[in-house]
Amino acid sequence: MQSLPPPTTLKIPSLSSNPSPSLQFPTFSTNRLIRQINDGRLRTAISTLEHMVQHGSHPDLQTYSLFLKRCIRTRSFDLGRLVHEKLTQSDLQLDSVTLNSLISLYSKSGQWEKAKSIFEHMGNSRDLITWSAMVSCFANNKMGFEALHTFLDMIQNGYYPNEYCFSAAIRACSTAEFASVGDSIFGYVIKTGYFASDVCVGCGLIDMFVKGRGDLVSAFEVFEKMPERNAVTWTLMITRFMQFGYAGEAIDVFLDMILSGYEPDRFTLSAVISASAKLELLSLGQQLHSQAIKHGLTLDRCVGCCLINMYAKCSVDGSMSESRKIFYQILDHNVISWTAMITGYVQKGGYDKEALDLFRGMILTHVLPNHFTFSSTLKACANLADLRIGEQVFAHAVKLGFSIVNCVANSLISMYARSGKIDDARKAFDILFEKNLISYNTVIDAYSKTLNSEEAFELFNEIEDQGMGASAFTFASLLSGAASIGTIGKGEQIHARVIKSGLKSNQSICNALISMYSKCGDIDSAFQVFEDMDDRNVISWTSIITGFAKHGFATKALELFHKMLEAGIRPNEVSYIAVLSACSHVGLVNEGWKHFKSMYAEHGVTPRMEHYACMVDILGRSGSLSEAIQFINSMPFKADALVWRTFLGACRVHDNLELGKHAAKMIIEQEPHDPAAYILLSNLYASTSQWEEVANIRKVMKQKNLIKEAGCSWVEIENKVHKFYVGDTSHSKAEEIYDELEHLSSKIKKLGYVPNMDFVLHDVEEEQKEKYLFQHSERIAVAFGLISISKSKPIRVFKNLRICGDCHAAIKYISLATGREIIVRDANRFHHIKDGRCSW
DNA sequence: CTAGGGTTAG
Repeated sequence: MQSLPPPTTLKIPSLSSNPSPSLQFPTFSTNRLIRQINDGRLRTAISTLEHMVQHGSHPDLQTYSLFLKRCIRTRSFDLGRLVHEKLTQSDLQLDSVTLNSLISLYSKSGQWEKAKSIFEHMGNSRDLITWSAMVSCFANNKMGFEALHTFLDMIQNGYYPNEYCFSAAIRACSTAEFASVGDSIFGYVIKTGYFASDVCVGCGLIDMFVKGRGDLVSAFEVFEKMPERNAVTWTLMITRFMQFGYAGEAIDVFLDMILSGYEPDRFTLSAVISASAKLELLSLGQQLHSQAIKHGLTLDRCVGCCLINMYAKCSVDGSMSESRKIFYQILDHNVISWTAMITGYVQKGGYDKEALDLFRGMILTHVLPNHFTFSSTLKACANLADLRIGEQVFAHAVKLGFSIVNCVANSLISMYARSGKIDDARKAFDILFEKNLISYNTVIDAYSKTLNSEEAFELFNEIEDQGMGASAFTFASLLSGAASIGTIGKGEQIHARVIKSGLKSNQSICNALISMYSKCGDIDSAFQVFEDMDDRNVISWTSIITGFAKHGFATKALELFHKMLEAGIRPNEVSYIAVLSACSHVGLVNEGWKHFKSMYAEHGVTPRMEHYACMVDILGRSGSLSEAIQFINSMPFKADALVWRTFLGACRVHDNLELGKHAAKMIIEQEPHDPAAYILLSNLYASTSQWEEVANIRKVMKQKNLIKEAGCSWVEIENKVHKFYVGDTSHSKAEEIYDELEHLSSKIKKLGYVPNMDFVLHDVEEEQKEKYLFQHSERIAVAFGLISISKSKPIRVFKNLRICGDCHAAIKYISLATGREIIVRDANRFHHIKDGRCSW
């Protein structure tokens, strides 16, 4: 039996017994290094490596190679670069395996130049993997041409591409430019059988169709024909559907995936949670949340971001507590997770202060914001109307170089526009080097809202000149601008461009067209658009109902409301304002009550101030002033000025000075600086000839420096808007206009018109009064319309305030005397006046 | 040596 070796041989050699420690030390360290690499403790491994190198000993090439691969796999590129550095310092002769790893490292970290230089130095030692890695590198760095060139070069050098090369080459064809090359390669992979045998090739093909051509149909076909799929393939399809706006399809594919027995992972859940956020499917989102919990992914940053977004968009209670909870569970925050929470706050509405606090918190923790962050934060400043903070935030963006990124600059433009600083908005727009469609739309919308249709239209032309292609948003802004001024000529022009652009079936554009035609006085065309629509939503129905109600066709409005209910469309708050005002216009007290009572009971719409005002109008107009007062007193909240103004209007119609005075006081109490209330009270006194009281009110107004909004009327002739004030003589054709007025005056008096001096609110001589009446802006506009518009067309006049009662009567006579149709839009409604009669 | 992620302005 062999005896045991003497114990001394097992002794670890001491430094003193071994003069060359480096011979012993490295093996020991290399093993430790390998263990650290395999355990994924890469930072510790780097220290070990550095320590070894410092002692003049390098691990072997296999260990270096292992280290590199591990760095690539864990996407620790900066560590990978350190390993490369140490490798260069060693005397090791690099083999192709290591060099291939280095190409891959630089390919993935975006340093394609370095990868290329390694590739070029390799010369004859290149193998199939080297070529594949290089093709892949160019493809990853969006250099399709170079990738395909290398691919062909490889074939010419006698290599047969394998599945790796093919998937890289296919990825290189993911731009429209290389679509036909892609088709050839597609044919090639089918012939060689790689399509059937490799899932990565299939994934490449899916992206070739999606990214290169936006062709989701072909992509899905490829997906369905793949003989073999795994969780990554499923997730890719789900993600692409989601990213290209097909959230519903994404969810369908996900359900299929689950039914087919595949396990979703963080990527899958992220995509589907985003889809449920987009479609506002809270219960699906919640189910996915519990899936995430089941898979232990609640702390995952990526899933967390999607959940934050989903709860911000979908939670019904209006609170951000769910999103906030998720946010604080994430431990390793980065820009994206901070931004997701900031954006959630901003989109939810009402949390702009919290968003700004979070932005500050992010800066304090030294996380650098990106363009998304700035965009949302600026929006928060815009919501708070805080230009000072907004400009500070923007200055920060300038410092970090994000100020020229579109979404940041566009947020700045929007902030200025929404704060009424249209000139600053324009300046920010003008200095923006590369404007995109949203930049244009933002400024166009601002101009449309401030009734500057000239500028809006000019920018719209610029969009078309640059071949940018206006979007539904552009048209909707332009149309609402045209609607506010009532320029039907402009509106029709825009309609023509809508048709030319191929967007004529777009729902929001059609809705905007309905309101444009309706507000420009052409209810027939509005109805035409409505009837031609394939797909109507609650806004389409509400727009046309509002149109008919405002034009005095209440029966038609109510009929359409019933049709809407039959069509299964749920009415909203605005629908009920239209319905109730229709009832009030035709004096349908009972029907009004019926709708008011059923709006909440049957359709869950809680009446708000406007609805109460409509009811007050219904009751007041029918003469039940005391019932109206009772109704006001029974309201669940304090009646505001709108309600009292409505009531005051009824008091005026029914000549009830006492209740009217009470109403006026209530208005002035709530809006002490609104001149309109004083004017109403003054009118009430004037109509009962209490001139002393009228003078008193004027005096108070003067003391408070309240200036009544000047009444003005306008009419559009050949796309140009002509605006008139009372007694206006500034128009170039003023002489002709006044001749026409004179002429009309004598003509209608013969037909029986008697001027009603109640509407002259000055205490002046009767003859003088008549002259005032004839110089009201609406009458001047009508006269100008008569001499400028061809006889076959109706005259459409617009007034910023309510039409004067005497003018209303006079215009009825004018329509009789001239045989013309005159449509007047005042602050409240449309008057279709024809053959001496008004639609009201 | 190959395939899938999150946040964005009107």
